[in-house]
Amino acid sequence: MADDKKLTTRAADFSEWYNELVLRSQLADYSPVKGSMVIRPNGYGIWERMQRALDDMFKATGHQNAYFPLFIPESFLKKEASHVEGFAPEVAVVTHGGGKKLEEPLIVRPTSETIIYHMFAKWVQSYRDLPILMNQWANVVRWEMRTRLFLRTLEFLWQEGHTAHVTEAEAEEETLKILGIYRSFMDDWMAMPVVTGRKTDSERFAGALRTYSCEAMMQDNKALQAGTSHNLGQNFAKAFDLTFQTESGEMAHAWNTSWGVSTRMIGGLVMTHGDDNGLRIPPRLAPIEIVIVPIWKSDEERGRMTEAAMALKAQLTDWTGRGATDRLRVHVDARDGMKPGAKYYEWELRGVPLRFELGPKDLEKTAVFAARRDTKEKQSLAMEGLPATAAALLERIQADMKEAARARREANSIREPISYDRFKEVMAGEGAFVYAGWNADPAIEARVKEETKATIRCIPDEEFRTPNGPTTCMVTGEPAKHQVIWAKSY
RNA sequence: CGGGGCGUAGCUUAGCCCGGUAGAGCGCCUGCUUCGGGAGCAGGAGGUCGGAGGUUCAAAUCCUCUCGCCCCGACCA
Repeated sequence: MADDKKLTTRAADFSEWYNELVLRSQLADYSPVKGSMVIRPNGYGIWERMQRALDDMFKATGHQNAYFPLFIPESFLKKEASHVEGFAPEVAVVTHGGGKKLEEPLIVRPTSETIIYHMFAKWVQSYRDLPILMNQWANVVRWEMRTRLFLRTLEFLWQEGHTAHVTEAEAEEETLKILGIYRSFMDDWMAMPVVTGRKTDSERFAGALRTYSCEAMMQDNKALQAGTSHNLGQNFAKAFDLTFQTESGEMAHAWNTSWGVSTRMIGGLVMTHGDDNGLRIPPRLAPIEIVIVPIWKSDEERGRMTEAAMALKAQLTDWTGRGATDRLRVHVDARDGMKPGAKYYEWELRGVPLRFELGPKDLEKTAVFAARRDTKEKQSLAMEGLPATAAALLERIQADMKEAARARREANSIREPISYDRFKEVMAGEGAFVYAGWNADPAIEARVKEETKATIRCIPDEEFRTPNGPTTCMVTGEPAKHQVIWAKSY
């Protein structure tokens, strides 16, 4: 109900809560084309901060940005067998242009491996041309049947990294390095702790040797795959003749990796941190970190308080304690005709991490009244040294949000031995991340999916595994080959 | 593509069964009074009732067709 003052609660209907929150906090809106969406400034502002943080990390590890075109010859997709199979059903095809039927249809990229490795093949002759470490920020199109705002839309924004290496070991190292970058971004910027691990064959990217992913737990205990990193082996190099001459003079195929994160992460942010009052944005990703609400009664007071609020904003934004380019991001809400309380609710809905209320009483005390979005805690803060106090508080909020999310995930994870019967009950009910043994048989994986809708999210990396974990397969009782995480997922 | 809902003002909708001048709440505009947790009063703007056809003196309402959207399942970041 768009004009009810309260959101549908998470407990009442998680899915409805999510939709209302996204629409009402103005992160996004439905577009006239079914399954596609408009990302509004509130949402795009978060994406821009995500981009900046990730882009810095890619650059710091030697990657360069480039841009490859949206249209790809249809024949390219068909060159790598498993890749076609994986993507064919969801590819949009352009058959006409300039009023004429095209000789060869063009596909709208669902991902750019084919065009990129085609071009790499043109650019690489020698081992001296390697590695190539490239990234692009782009939109891609996948014709999904079932769509959700941010989580699955026909078109979405992402970055896709593509690299080419001399050796398999180097490609594997790159794949894992990026997985680590994704993980630290999600942990430290999104305050969304993730489990990293390797995908099973059935969940592997079409055309990859190995796929690794970051898996986050949403508040309905379902998993969200938030980022993937693939070791492509020589599959694409062989399909696109990406060869080079080695130091010893022989010809060899390059080893490739590809990796991506998308605007889907914004959906993850919502479902990790949102509450029944709206969004909660971790400070490092918040386009606005602090909103100042001046409070007045008379017109005279209004002028005085607005002026004081602007002065306070200047005090905060002039501060260079976080570095000259990383200023506090502050907004003053001086709108007239709206009561302070109404403003509080609105900024809470929009997820701004910190609110400063500034009225005559505060001014007398040379203080502001501060309210945290995450915990709702309130306290008076002295103007003296306020920028540093605020910055410290924001860091505290960031850390607390991450820890709260991590604690919630662990509280909803099952690491004790579990019977398959009990597992079915859990998946039919509240859901969980279930750490269990698996005999590595794809048929068992398929059967569990069929019977419970849960899938193996990943074979978790060492540090996430349950120590002295299960040694037998949850379903068959046979010796386990892997410890895996089962969960329902988005 | 199957199943289920729904299209009436920017949003949420009443009216439809039983045809007879299209209503409300919220939002928006103007003014006054308000303003430390979702303001009050007064005035005002805004609708070819998703579209096409039909029945009828008369259609939001009945009939036929059509388009679109949302939700639930099979595929996926």
